[in-house]
Amino acid sequence: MARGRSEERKAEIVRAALEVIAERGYRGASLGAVAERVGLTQQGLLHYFPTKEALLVAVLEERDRWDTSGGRDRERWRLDLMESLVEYNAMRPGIVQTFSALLGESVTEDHPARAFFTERYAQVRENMADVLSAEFGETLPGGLTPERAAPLLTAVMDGLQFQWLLDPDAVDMPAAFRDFLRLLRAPDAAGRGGALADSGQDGERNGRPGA
Amino acid sequence: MARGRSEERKAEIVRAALEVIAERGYRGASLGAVAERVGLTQQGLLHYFPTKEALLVAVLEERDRWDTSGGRDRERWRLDLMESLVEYNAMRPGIVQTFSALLGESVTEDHPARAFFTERYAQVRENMADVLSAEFGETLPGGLTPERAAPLLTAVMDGLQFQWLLDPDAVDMPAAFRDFLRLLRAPDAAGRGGALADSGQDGERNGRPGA
DNA sequence: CGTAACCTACCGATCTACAGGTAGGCGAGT
DNA sequence: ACTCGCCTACCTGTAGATCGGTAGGTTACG
Repeated sequence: MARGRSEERKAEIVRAALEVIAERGYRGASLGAVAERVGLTQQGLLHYFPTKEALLVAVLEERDRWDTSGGRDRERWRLDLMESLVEYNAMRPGIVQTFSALLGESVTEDHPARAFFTERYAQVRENMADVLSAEFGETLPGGLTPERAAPLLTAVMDGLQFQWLLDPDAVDMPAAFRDFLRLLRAPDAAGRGGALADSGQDGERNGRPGA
Repeated sequence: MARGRSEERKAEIVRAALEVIAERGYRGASLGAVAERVGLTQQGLLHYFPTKEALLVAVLEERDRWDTSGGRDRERWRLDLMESLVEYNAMRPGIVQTFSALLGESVTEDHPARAFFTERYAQVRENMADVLSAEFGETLPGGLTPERAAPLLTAVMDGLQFQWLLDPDAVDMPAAFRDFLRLLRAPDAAGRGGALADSGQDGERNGRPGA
């Protein structure tokens, strides 16, 4: 019966770590603060994760689990699923904040999350390219290819997250993301006719309440 | 002759601070490390900037100076100037890294740079909207308005910076940015004909050397 | 049954390292 | 003489990590 008890506790700690990192970043997050949240002392926490970095690794693995839902899963995403993902994210500022903070820190020298993000983005770009090519074939507006549009799609998601985190009232993240998709779906008169791009657009309210 | 000597030293310190922040972020940057770089002790540095936060403020002001070149300057930018800006940035990874790291940290609670970035992005979005509307009028591909495209343009710039910092060989930031502009300039068959969008495209090499 | 051996889950004390900041002083230029 | 530029000395706080221990729970076995 003691079996799995430890794993459970670890998961609890990881959850707390996510919170603390969201609030203070990785460098600013102290083991003591995390420990306190689960009713442990700092030393008690170190019993489960021998170093601070080990805890971070667990946090990153946790993300891989629910975000890419199983890593490089073979089932391909579709653009409308990404729309849902953005909407989902918009309801979980905490999670978004955690990983935006980590992303920001990771560009720093010798940051323990750097390799993780580098590899992750390479993989995300590939996924995005697959999604785009499944949706549009090889021809996108402006003469772009899926491979060239992939970094843009990725960039928009991340960039919007920062703007949204800084001022949620000024940026309607899901709406803005849909706007970007509209850009991709817009039939391009100069190139060729949109391959299989439909034009079934949803009724859209404006995405700029503030400012 | 001692006049201005102090200001000069301060500028030197701010430059060093930019470097250190790029390497370790704001939280990870120690006054001692900055001081060492200009041949001072930590306390010597505190003579010029009484607190760490004061130094950060100076760093942020410095950015406002050369990036928006004088703050909310009346002279409007144009899209091709932003293209140049991105190219310019691509040659200065240090600066980009500094402010990407700060941006990432700033979404954290009680971060001293948070207000700065919040206000800054509101202003940038406005500028972007102005630029877009000067370039395209009120009609963009996909039925977007300048106000709705502005957050996207901003997001793309930031998002690309992160991807590029993490793996400069995998992402050709300037080329990717031009790709996005192409998306904006692509004549939209569904909407109206592109307002004043020319279609003079530059010869473009592909922007994905790695992966 | 009982007890020795061992493991898990922690906590208290303590070490080392910086970190930011204060107080006061000293030398040099004006 | 006085201020400016900078340093030495020092204080306080905090962080990650190690060490040693304790309490409770098995398991092995005589």
